[in-house]
Amino acid sequence: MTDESTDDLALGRQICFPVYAASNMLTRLYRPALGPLGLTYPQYLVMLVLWEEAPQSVSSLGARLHLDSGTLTPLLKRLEASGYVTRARDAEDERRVKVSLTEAGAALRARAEPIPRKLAGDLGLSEAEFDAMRRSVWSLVKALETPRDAGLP
Amino acid sequence: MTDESTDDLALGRQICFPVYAASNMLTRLYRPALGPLGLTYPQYLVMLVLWEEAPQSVSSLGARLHLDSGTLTPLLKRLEASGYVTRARDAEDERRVKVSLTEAGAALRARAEPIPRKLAGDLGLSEAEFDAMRRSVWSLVKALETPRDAGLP
DNA sequence: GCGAATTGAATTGCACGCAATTGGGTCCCG
DNA sequence: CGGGACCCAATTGCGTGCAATTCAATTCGC
Repeated sequence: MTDESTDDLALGRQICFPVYAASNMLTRLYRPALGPLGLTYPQYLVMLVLWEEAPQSVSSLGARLHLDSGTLTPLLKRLEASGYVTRARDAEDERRVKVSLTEAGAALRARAEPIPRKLAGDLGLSEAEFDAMRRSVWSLVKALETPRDAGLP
Repeated sequence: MTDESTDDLALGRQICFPVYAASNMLTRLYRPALGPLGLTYPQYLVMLVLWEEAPQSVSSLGARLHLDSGTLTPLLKRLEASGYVTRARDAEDERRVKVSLTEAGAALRARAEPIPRKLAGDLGLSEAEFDAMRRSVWSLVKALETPRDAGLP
């Protein structure tokens, strides 16, 4: 019915769909590795950010991950319930909430360390292919960070 | 604290994260365009598949979009409530549910037609960059479709 | 300084995603 | 042809995502 090579609405011509599908598939791929650590995939991403720098405010986590407080607040409460982080109002500015790593949260890093290499291997890509793909997807994020909604000057 | 260039857990070295971030950002990008049509982004993807071929079973939609019935059933009920599809048991095999386009669902295609080109333009990428990126992300999906869970010889 | 605008997090409501389970329908094998 | 294995959709429960709203804390304007 539709012509794959010319129809703008063909699923195979979209860029949004493969990104969406790959995101879901990666979440599924990570689940078995993260389950034993007591983390979901978004929680794992939050921990990656905290392992780079802690404590951090909710909003700085959100800026890094492109998530807002509506998503992060309940997620951080679960991480707190799991014993990996603590949440406390910042004495300097009572509006902010500082998210800190607990001992267990910091220790978890060692158990997470082998995950990226192992799962990257599961993709069956060469080092070069992997790097090219990573660069490509990051540049898509960059493009999406620069809104062109209203048209430039 | 962490060294961006050598630490496997650095956010900037992941491939999973930019895919995740881009997926969320694309959903946000599409929202203003899809809202007037009464569609969410996942509903739009279902409509793309149905515009290529209808009717289809729930499972064939799921195979195409990498989604299962737990996600699709309530989504399709909402599309049905919106008047864009109908759901009916297949007389040939009562286990299957055939999802068909209504008149309104088929007509919606015309209103959706300008969306891909418009939003692709919002990315501010050249045709060549866009094509390279699309190819790259599709090949990631391909890699993810080939499970290597158990380790090869 | 003092009220208004702004900011930061939390809350609410809705729509996914998916594992796990349920239950009816079909196929297969003896 | 009878029963068990398998298949398909629906349901349940939980954890995101996000718009919209709320509320407290801070900053800005004058």
